[in-house]
Amino acid sequence: MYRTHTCGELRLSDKNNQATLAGWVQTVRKFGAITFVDLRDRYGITQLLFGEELNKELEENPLGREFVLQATGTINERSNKNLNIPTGDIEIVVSSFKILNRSVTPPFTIEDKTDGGDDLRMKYRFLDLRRNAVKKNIELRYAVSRAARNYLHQQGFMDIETPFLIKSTPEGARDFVVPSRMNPGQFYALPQSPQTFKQLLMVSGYDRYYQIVKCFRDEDLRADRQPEFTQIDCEMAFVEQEDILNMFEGMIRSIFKEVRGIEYTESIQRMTWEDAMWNYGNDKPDIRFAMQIANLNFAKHTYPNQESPLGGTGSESPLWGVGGPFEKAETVLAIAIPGCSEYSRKQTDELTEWVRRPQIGMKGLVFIKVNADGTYKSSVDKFYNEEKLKAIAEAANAKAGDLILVLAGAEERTRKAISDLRMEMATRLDLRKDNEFKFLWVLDFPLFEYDEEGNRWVARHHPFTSPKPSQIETMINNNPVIENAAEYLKHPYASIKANAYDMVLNGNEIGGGSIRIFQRELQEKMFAALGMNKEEQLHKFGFLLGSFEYGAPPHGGIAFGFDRLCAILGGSESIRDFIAFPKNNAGRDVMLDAPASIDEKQFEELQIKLDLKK
RNA sequence: GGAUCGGUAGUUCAGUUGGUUAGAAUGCCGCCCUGUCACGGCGGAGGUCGCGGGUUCGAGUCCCGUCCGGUCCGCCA
Repeated sequence: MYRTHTCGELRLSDKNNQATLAGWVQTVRKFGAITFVDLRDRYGITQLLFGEELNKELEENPLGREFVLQATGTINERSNKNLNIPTGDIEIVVSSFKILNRSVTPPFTIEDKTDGGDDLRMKYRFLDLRRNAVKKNIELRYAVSRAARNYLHQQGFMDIETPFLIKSTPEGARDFVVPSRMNPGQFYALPQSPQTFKQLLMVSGYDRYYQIVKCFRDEDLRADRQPEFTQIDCEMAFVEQEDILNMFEGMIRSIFKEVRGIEYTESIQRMTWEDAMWNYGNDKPDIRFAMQIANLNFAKHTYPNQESPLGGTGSESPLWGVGGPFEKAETVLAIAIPGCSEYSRKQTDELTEWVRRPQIGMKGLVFIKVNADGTYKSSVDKFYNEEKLKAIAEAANAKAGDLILVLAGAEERTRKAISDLRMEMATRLDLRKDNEFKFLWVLDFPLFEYDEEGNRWVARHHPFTSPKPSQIETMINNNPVIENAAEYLKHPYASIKANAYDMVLNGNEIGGGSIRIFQRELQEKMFAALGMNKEEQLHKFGFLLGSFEYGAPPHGGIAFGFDRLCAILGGSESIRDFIAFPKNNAGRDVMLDAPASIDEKQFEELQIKLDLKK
């Protein structure tokens, strides 16, 4: 037997008993005749005391950091207690020990605040995982997984595995592909999600399915994006949107309660996609703070049902038709930053530089300071009198002491820029608190987006998403073909809304799903709208279309980004900290040094010859 | 595909306008120390300044290229 206890469990109540511990040497503190050793395992740290006798033995066989040590002795009450650790009242007075394995000096310190850089820690991830800070995240991940499984099991969901080696369907993201030796020249694709399989399971009658499952997308990475990532993937039959929203609000509440002890009792806000874009410039708004957008001017064709708070749009506006910096701008958006009217020239210049960065790409930034006495001071004083500035301030809902920031330009870019600026200012004003959680359902996404480059419709969510029931007729009765690309917004398809929903938490999309199409005719119409002819449809999705003819039930589902959910629960921006063995920015595993080339023999077996372009 | 920041001791970093032997902290090694827990004291070793080329009397420092890493835009149904 290697151990009788773990390094985290002994307490004063165990005093005078014998114990054998095994673990890693965290530190060695030598004092002439006696030596203290902190022994660490997954459960904690226990201090070992080596007396005079054993100390000689230690001098012949010195211990180093990360040696694997087994030690037996008596549990002793410490004369000097350490209040910082749970085992701090006791120590083991060692009577015998054995070095189970030695260690070379690790390249960085195995401490909460390590001296190792990111790259090095990734290369030696097996050591990094020993650190408490990382272990905590991995434990949190397991807790989230357990909480999700508990909830879904209680609700009657079945965990059913779906295959990883499937067929490539070049819609949406790029597939990772795997060559088949037994079928030379042919390739499997790794699933971007188990989408079609879970729908087939609904056809098969497994009316509540879930899986915590790896998905693969061969796209460029970010701090919150990995080429292989994990989803909590769910599907239900005989449900409407409302059923899904309720079921998975329940799951999220359950996870927050079990993992963080947070009772989230308030009802989860709902917002249409259009309102989100209109008020926040973004389809995943962070609603922990207000700072809503004032749409002073906007592209009327994009928001046909909206009106500027100033009345009129474009040249019709009483404000813009008079010359000045906004006269020719399609879109003019403003936000009021609370309490920042005292910003110095240096600070406003710095903000202007910020919006001019290529990532934001705006030409400039207009300021209007609403002074404490209610007067205005702006960077556009020579164009707009007090009355007009006041109108803008009222439209932006600004109070005395606020700083109004105005961006102008083309609709899409300006809206994205003001959204980025809103988030940036909130970060600077510390309005995005780690310990505050605001959930939001975003509903009624457009079913289609128009790809101007490819001159075709693409599915905004995915091609299996159903339109709002009231718009099925619109979809079936209209020809998707667009004669004049510039006029696509006038096409009936542009206004079709989907039965799709995203769950947003603090500005992050943590889950998304839809009610699916379950009739062959409508699914064929959808494929056709996306530019797929009958032959392609059968080749790529014949199995699904066929299944719909054998009694497919109405169904829908949702998938949560598991890694991201864990990161948010752990108060981190980066999902890498919550993945045991993550990839780097370039999709490489720096520990394995993968991907790598393969043996000539493997190429031969696959009957593949490399001929790299460039 | 693009932008941007970084690469100097095992590690994290500093390094002035281009100028003598490239520094600090920590880690490592040795000696001393019976109550430490960020132990302490004394001493020591440790560098192809990512790589290649250029400018210069002289390059860690300036220029060009390249490799590696971070962040972002495009992309991610």
